[in-house]
Amino acid sequence: MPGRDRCSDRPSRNPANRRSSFVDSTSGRDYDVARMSEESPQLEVSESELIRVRREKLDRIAALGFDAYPTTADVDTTIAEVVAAYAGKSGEELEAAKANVKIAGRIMGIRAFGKAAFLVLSEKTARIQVYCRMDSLPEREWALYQNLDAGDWVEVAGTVFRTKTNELSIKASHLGFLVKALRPLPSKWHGLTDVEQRYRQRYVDLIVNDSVKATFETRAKIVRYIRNYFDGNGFIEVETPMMQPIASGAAARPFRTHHNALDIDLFMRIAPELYLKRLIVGGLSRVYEINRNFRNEGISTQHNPEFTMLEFYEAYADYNDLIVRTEELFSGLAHEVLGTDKVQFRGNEISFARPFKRFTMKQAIAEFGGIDIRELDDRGKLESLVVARAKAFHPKADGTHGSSDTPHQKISSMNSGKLLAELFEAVAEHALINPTFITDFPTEVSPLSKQRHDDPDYVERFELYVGGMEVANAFSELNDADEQDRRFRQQLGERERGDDEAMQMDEDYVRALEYGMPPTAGEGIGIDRLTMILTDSPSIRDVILFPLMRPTRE
RNA sequence: GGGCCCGUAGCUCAGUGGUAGAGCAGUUGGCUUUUAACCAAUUGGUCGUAGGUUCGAUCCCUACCGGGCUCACCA
Repeated sequence: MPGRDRCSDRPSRNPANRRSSFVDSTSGRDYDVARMSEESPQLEVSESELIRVRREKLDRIAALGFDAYPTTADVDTTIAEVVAAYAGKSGEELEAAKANVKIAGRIMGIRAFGKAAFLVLSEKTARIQVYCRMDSLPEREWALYQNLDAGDWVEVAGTVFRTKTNELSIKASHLGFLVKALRPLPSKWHGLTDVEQRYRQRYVDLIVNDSVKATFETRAKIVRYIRNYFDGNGFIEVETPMMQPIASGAAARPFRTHHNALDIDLFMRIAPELYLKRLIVGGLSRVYEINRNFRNEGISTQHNPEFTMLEFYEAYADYNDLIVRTEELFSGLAHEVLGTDKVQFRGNEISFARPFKRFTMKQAIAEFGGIDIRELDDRGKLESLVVARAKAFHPKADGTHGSSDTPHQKISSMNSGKLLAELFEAVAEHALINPTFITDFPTEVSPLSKQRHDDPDYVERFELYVGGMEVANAFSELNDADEQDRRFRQQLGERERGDDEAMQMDEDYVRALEYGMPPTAGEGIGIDRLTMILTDSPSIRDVILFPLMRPTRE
């Protein structure tokens, strides 16, 4: 484990080392080998012994005349293509065909027999076995084989055949050297399970855990499908600022940064929303963006400080149109990625068959909370329900509370819409496993949404829940500049009452609306959570290549 | 930030108040169709860090570092 300042991560003092310094892969710092050795002569034994042996092998390989760091590899196909082309062929058919191939890959395992050996070569998620015989290779290349280790990269030329145990293999007539793995691979059988090392050193995780490669290939497939979908439906992909003078468009705490030349503070964006709608004002009509948002909040299995959102905006549409579009997108995506409507997620089967279920927020609270829906219209009853149901307001075990407010004061300072949303999250959210639209959000928690004409206390908005997580949020966009200004000011009031995540006023956005935004509906979809569901990953860190980790110290 | 749990060889894991073991990997020898190849021998560890208790700590206590789950916050 890299973070433990373990002696074995340190370089060897062995004079055979040709380098005077060495980059520790976990910290990126240069260590001076001689200095390290003086400071901690005891700390250099174990892994550096393994590394020293491999360095000596590399020296021997170089002495045999191989370039230690060649610039190219001589290949004419990939392992995956060889497997695809010949997996269906019998030994006799391969014998007759005598197909010659040139491949490259990383050695994942070596089974040696004295004057012959099997190498398992891996490239991406494909593997093939290579059979090397002393009498079938040039002498120099057999000597190369004798200095190879698991983890090294090699090129191989040879004929495709089947062994007598029927394993598709390549009989090597040429073995070439590409690069040495100076560090040993984790156990070939148990792989790498330590989650800390898996996230910190994802490169090792990718080498030994094929399912990780598969997860990120699926993620790429998801993003590609979404891009194709929107490109094919008349949307244009845009990129809007990640660094913003005002972080608005969502309720969240931002990261702060600074631009030196302008000497101004900036915020990393918490949402692209207000910029994308400026583009609708500008007449682009259908836009989408797939990019990172940054929120300076807690980390959990469902939250990473930077995460990827799809947001799209469609003129001349309302939130009902987006319900249809969302069902179309999700079910199409499930078929593309999984080949079926159904996916296993955390032991539950989830079906993306259309149509998805729907509840209003109040219906969902009544249904999953066992609460009489009429009580939700009574402020007093609503408060006591929140006190009873929302764990958020229970005092801590030590008798203190998270904020200076007592729980009851905090609740009494919240507006009724916020109370309703709190109650929904407490009783219903976790129960929404199959895709479910929740509609009829309170206006008070939806400062950018258009009100329902039949009831201005509620807005034309839905969120889509899957696997107990919110994965999409959409609404008919508020395009009344005066009303938007009023809503922003209401948010400022919430902020003054202690809600430090209330939305920031963006006056230029109001100004943009004054130029006229056509009727528009917009939606945000969390790509990471969607990927979790489609790959059955229990943590968001499993679908982010390099999740944020606390840096390790010396 | 709170609660619970974890940190022992390169990897995966046992283990004990008397300064540590296994499998795989590595090394050496044998083996020219194996499949976690096999057989034989063998190297490798200030048991996360720092204090404390103790005759003695890897084990018990405290703090710290890092991580996981969970609650809070949030998407």
